[in-house]
Amino acid sequence: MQHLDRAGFIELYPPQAECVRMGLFEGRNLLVAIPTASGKTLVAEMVMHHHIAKGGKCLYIVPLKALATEKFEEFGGKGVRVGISTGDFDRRDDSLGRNDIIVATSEKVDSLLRNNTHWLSEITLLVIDEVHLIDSPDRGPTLEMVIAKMRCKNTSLHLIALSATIGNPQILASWLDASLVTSTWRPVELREGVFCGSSIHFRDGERHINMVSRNYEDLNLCLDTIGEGGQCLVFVSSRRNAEAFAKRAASAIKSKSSEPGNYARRLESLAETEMERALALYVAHGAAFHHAGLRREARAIVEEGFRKGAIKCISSTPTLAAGLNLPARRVIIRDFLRFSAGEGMQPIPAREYHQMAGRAGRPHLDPYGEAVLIAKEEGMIEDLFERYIEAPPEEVHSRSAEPSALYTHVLSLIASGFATTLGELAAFMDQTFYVHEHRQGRLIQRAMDSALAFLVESDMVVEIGEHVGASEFGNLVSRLYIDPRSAAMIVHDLRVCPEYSDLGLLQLICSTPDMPTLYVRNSDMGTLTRVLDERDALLWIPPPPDTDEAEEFYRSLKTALLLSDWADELSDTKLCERYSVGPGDVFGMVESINWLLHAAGELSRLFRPQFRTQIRELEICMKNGIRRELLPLVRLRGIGRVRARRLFNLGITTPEAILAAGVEEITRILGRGVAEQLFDQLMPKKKTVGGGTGELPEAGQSSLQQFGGR
DNA sequence: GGCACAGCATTTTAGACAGCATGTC
DNA sequence: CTAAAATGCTGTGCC
Repeated sequence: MQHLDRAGFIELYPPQAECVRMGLFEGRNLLVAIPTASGKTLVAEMVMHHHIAKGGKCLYIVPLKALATEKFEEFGGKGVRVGISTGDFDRRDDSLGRNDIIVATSEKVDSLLRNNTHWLSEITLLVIDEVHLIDSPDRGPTLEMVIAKMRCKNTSLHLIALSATIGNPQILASWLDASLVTSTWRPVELREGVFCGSSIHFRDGERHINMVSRNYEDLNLCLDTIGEGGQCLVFVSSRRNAEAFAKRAASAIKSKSSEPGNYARRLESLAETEMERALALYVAHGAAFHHAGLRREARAIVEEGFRKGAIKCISSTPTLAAGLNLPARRVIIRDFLRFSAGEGMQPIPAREYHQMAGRAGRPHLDPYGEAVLIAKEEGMIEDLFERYIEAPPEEVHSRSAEPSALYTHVLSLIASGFATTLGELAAFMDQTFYVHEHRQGRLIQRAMDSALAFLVESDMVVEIGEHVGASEFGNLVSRLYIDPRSAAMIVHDLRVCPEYSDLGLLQLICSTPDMPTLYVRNSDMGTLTRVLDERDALLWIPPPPDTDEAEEFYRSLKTALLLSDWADELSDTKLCERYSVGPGDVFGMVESINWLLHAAGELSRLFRPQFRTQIRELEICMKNGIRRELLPLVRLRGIGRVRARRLFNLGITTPEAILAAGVEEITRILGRGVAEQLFDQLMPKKKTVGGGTGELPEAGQSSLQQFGGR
């Protein structure tokens, strides 16, 4: 890795040197729009170290949790204190501020801003990675607001924005008051071409490929690279395609070395579904697939196996396109069409192609990188060249005028004190990229008015003349970081429904715009209508008479049923089979419902306190994947869903019963270490004589009220 | 009557941010 | 109001 030299900056890549020339160290804001893998991270690192040396503090914003982890590890261990803050990890907010560099996702920063995190005003340098994502319809507005809020909070903030190459960098740069650095330079030569027939067509010639497999052209492309001693990344459009390709590749590679064995074994021992066992099998042969149905551990093993060279080929959905830095000698973009709801098969954007193609060629390891598209017929070759390889980079535009984006951001601006009057609200919006782009923001003004009207009507915001302020409800919603529309839905049904039901609450939350829902298959309808019939009394939302809305209704119902089964201790294997999803999907669903269940619990405190305890209980059940009967047991440290179930089935259903059973019995069931830990908890310090039903220390009190506290 | 299979109809389709408070097998 | 591929279904032909 290159390093900053006292005497000057030797061995900088040309775009990096350009950044220095443009005033990187003089506090100039910079928009660095250069290709993937051309050294953006080092630019950020150099300027961060510069700030730290002057006593400054840096915030590094990334779009993905996986990216946050990667950067956190990359920045650490160089004499600086690095912290990470995402929905997954949090180094306790106050101590987080003690770090020199904090890596966080954009949503997390927004959340920290809403919760008045004091150290945010100490930030002197803001680095925004992948700033072109400001163009993303669902998450772009958040990034835009975070940038605007941070600049509003600290007017002398130094800003470094890193971006893929984009078509209109000037306007983004001028919004950021930044100088622009662009370049097409890459550290490894990148050759881009289209495969057709039996050769790859480049602009300056052709490259013949040995056709080993008659039936599968794409496989030949892959085997060619492996035969040459390289690795191959294949991007496809669906999970099924990814799995099918890996299967074919595995049988074709027939890896001779036993190198992948270790990874295959690790995957095998993790496997709980057919899909995961298949993966382990393919990996044993040096091939793998990668998609979001896999749990994170499995994905991590695949990534590591590839990085270490044991896995020769990964076929992947877009999971790998945007996320980690995982370069390969040859990248095959096999499917350039992808299904999009309501629009059929759509060509992927050129930027996404470039992102995938940019993965080709590992610096210092590969002699070159090759990105290959596949054409079905000769006539398509030219089209693919024009559409992708030679396509000008796409422009980015603000998405903040999307009405659905503004509910949460208008509320947040009012609740966190960025605006106390309508005038201040408008003035703040004038600082957004949207208004910068459009001069006057008629569209955004209209969207804001309707968002504000909604917030006032649902009692989250109070409007008195020119003044606006958030109610207690509004403040809570802003801090919980949920969509105000979700909050309004939850509160409405919480108030209206006659009596509490787990399934009803899950159904309600799953109907919320914050909750991702499962796809409803035709074959699911039988089960769903039966549930509708049999458990009708438990549901909070009736089926819509209108068939247009029916799909959404059934999607949320199906999702609620999955989560209900999860909390009914159905095994991962069964769950995945019944709902035809992967373990990774289940994890994602559970993660989302836990977040929203927590929010629902907080909201119930304000609007239906009688439900509070039951919601808290469901939250704990959902977190652990357990039935209510195990609640007293999982409260103990060292007891999770498995151990609690084992104890319960042996008749030991409470902490009192554990004491009564005695150390020997528990040791027999759970092993020595766990048993000792349990009795330490239940009998602090002094030994209770005789065990039995004697009174318990407070920690052991088992009753439902312990979950209802506060 | 039972089975194999051609040919047509139907089904299905990527990803991943957020709260809270720390420890499962 | 899009497309490709896998799966499901029906009907035919054969033994």
